[in-house]
Amino acid sequence: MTIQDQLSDLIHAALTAAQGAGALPAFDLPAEIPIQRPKAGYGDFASPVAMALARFAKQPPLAVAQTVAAHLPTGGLVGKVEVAPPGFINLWLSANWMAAQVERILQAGPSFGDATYGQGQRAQVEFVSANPTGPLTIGHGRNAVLGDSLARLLEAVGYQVTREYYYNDAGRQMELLGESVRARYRQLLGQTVEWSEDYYQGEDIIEIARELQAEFGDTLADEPLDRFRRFAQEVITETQQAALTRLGIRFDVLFNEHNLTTSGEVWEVVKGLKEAGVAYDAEGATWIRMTQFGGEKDRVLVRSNGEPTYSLPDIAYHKNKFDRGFDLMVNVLGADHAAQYPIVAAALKTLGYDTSKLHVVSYQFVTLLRDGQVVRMSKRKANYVTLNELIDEVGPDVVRYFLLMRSVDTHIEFDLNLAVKQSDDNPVYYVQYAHTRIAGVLRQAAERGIELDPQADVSVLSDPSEMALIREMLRLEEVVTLAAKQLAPHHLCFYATDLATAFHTFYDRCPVLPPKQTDAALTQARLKLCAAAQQTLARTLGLLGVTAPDRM
RNA sequence: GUCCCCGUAGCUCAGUGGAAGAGCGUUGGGUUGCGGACCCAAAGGCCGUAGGUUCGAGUCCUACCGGGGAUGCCA
Repeated sequence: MTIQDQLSDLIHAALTAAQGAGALPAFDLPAEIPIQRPKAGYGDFASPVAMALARFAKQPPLAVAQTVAAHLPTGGLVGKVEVAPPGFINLWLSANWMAAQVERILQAGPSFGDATYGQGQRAQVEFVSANPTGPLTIGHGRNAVLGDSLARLLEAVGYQVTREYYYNDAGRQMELLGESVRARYRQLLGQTVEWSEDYYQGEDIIEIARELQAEFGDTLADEPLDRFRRFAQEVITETQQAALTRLGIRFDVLFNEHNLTTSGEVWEVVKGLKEAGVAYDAEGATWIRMTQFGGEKDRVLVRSNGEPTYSLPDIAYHKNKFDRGFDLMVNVLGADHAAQYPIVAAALKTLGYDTSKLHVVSYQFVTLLRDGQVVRMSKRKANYVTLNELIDEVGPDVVRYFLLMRSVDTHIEFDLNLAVKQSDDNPVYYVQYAHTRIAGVLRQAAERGIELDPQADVSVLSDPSEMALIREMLRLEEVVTLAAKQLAPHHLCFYATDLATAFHTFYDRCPVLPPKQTDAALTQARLKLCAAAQQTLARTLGLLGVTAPDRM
C-alpha cells in the first residue's frame, strides 16, 4: 500500500470518527480521499478534501479541515497535522517513521519503487517498426528509447511485457531499394545507368554496392533485382539492430507484415468490415467508410490493382495483437504516422474489439542542433545524421537521457554542443555523478577498514538533508506509477535530477566517514542511507536504460 | 479548409481541477579535497488573448492569435 493510500485511509477514518462524534453531520464520504504533494513548506502531503465536502457538511471548508485534523490519529506515519486556508489539511511524516524507511528500502532491494497494479496482466509494446530501407535516424532513436523505457516501466508495475518490432520487407519501397543498390553497383562497374529521382541517395547505398563489388566483383551485373534487394536488406537490418543494441534495446518479436497477407488475415479483415457495412467496393478499389467515424473522407484499403494499402495490414496486425490476448497494447508512433491511427481504431471497433486497451504514444519531431544550426534529416537525401553517428558522438547514455527527458508532446531540439559537454549543464552527468559519489564513499569506507554493520540503527538520522533525501526516495513508486499510467517516461528524468539534488545536498552537509565524521554510529547509519540512495538512483536510471557508473 | 501538438521566468522546459516550479543564464556566497562533474542564496511570471464551467482553472469547454506537424489507390 502506498503512503498516499495509507494517508487516504487515515483521513477517511478521521471523517468517520468525526461523524460518529457528531462533529460533522452524516453524509456519504468519497471512497478515495484525494492526497496531493503540496508546495514547499506545507508538509509532505496534503488533502483538499475539506473544500469538496464543505457543502455537504454545511460548514466552511476551514472548519471541516480543523475537525478532520482533530480526529486524525498522530503517531506512527503522521508526525504533524496543520490546517491552512482555504481548507487544506497538511500532513508531515514523522522523522522516526522516515528514518525507519531506510531499512525498508534496503530490504526491498532493486524492486523498491515497483508497483503491482499490472500484476497478472500482459502488455505489448510495439516500437521502432522501421522498414529496412536505411539507417535509423534520430527520430527512430526517440521512438526506440521511448518504447524501451515504457516497456521497462510497465514491467516495474507488474505487467508481463512483450517488446515487438513490426516491419515490411516487401513492396514498392523495397523494390526501389534494390534498384538503387543495383544502379550504384553498375555505376561502380563503370556502366552508365539511368538514375531515377525516386532512388535512395544515401551514402549507405553506395557503401552496400561497394561491399557487393568487393565480395562478388562484376559477376552480379545481370543478377535479378531480388538479389540486390535481399543483400541490401541484410546489411541495413544489421546496421539498424546494431544501433538499437548499443542503446540496450532488444525485441521479443520481430513481426513481418508479409505474414498477414500469406495467412489471409488481411482478407478476413476486409470480409469482416464489408459484413459490417463499413467497407465497400467502388472505382475498382475497396474503401473504408471513415466519414462514418468523423473522418474527412473515405480511405482506400485495397487498391484497384488488388494490392492492399498500408492501412489494411496495419489493421490486421492490430487485430492479431488483440487475438493474442494482451490486456494492454502500446504503439509508439511519430506524429507524422499518427494520422493513420483513426483508421485502425475505427476498423477494430467495427470488428468488435475493445480499443480502450490500445494506446498510441505519439511523439513530436526531433531536430538536431550543431553550433546553433539545424542539421536537417531527410531519408532519401544523403544529408542526415544517423542514430549510430549520434551515439558515436555523445554515447548511449546521453542519447537516451536527452530523448527521454522531454514530454512526448514537445518538439526536441537535440543540442549536440550541450550533449557533448561533460559538465554542469548536462543533466545526465549530474545524476550519474550522484551515483558515482556514493560508490566513492562506499569504496572509501572499505579502504579505511570500516565494516558495514547490518544492525546499525538508522533512527539516529535526523538532519533536514537526510530527511529530504529519504523523502525523495519514497517518491519513487509514485513516480513510476505516474509515468507508467501516463505512458510518460520523462517524469523519471525530472525525478532523477530531484533525487540527485537531494543526495548532493546531503553529501555537502553530512560527512559520512572519519575523520570528518567522528560519531561511529552516525557513520554506520549514513552508510545505510548512502546504500539506499545508491540503489534508488540505480533503479531510476535503470528504468531509463541509462547506466549507473561507479566511476566517471 | 479540416485534424493533431505546442504557447508558463531572458533561454530550454516540468506542472495528476486545489497554495505558480526546475535547469541553464545573470548576480552574490561556500572547499586546509568522504572526487567541486558539487552546494547555498537572490533577482526574474497579467501561465498567448477573450469568454465559459467550477467552491476553486496554468490544467476542463468555446472562439480567436502565434509557431510546428498531418492531411496519397506512399510507408
